[in-house]
Amino acid sequence: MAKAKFNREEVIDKAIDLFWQHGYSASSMQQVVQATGLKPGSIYLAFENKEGLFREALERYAQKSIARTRKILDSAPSVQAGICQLFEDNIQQSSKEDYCSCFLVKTRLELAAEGNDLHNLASEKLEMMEALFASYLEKEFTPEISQRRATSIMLHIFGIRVYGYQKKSEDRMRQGLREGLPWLPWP
Amino acid sequence: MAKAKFNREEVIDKAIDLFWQHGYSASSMQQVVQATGLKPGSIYLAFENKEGLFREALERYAQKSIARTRKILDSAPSVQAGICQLFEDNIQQSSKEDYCSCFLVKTRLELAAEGNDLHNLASEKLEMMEALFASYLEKEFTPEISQRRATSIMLHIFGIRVYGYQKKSEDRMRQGLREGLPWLPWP
DNA sequence: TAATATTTTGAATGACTATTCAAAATAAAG
DNA sequence: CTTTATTTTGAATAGTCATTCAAAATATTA
Repeated sequence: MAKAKFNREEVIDKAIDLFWQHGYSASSMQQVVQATGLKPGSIYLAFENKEGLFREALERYAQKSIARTRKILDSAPSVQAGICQLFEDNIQQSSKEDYCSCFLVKTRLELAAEGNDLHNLASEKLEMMEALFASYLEKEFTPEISQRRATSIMLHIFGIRVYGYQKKSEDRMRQGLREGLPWLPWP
Repeated sequence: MAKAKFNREEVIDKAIDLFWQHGYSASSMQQVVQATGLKPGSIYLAFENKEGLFREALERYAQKSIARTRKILDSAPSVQAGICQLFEDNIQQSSKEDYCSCFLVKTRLELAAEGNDLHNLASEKLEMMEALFASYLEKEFTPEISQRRATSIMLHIFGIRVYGYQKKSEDRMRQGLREGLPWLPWP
């Protein structure tokens, strides 16, 4: 009954859904088996273990996130306008019923024990995001201002990722962002 | 060999340490038994179950947090100066080797599934913190500005609680806070 | 087609999970 | 001291966990 090798990306996408929502510890390989339709042996042959699958899920999520950020920043009328759009997008996400913050942020907090590889991977990707913002801002500002504002953006993104669980908080968040990021061209 | 009833607050403090560091799912009752020296039966008689113990731990953490915030805001030369002091304090915490963010924030993110009681409790306490900041700010600003700035403060606190895992980021965070909260009297 | 290399199967393993409860120990009340 | 109410004990329960592996099925190569 065995079939051709399964579609790796599809399986990783299912793993993203599961791990993102429930976190590492609260997700079981049994749930992975259910979600993917694969048997344990296949999963372990392909990903070695739970940590291996989680790593690939996290990496794929990060890669998609960064690609999407670049796309929005590149297609916006200005870097600043693109950043506004990213924030508005984050706010929209948070108003969904099944909001689950950001996979990278959740992993950074959940697996924060000393030297945990997955925590380190999440942190590395988050630092890449900040560097990305800084490099875009350097088109418009000095390196010093760009760095400072990139950090400020990250603080606000993290803020939204936690604040966003509050119900009916969209307008509050928009006001808070205007207050903290007055140099952006809010609508 | 049975002794007098154990010291409830001491036990809850041990539970705070454990749950705060590892989260709900990654903490086992076996670890609670080890950390407290109590036997399972005693714990279950006193707290009903893991969730009950976690709830009391979270409540005690929140109560201490709010009390500490009030104390700093009350004893500072001004509300604004007190807020600066709170941020500097958060930054100092984040530079410790065993930093674990904020128990309320971690719980809000970990247990975010629909209608989870512990998630709701954490959220409720975090919203109380924002209300607390707003009420203090109303001594100095209009209600509208106070609300907006209280939200901005919460966004920055959440930001620090996530950003703080980055090594050697203290000065970056200070710069980011200055950028986003220019109305505070930074040193 | 035959031989070899991959991949899937899925029950089994042993460790760990939260929780229970009757018995024993202690404290409190009479 | 005696009786009653609390509290502690700690082994036991039933379930779930991540992981393994020999056998079967399929794909690939010769």
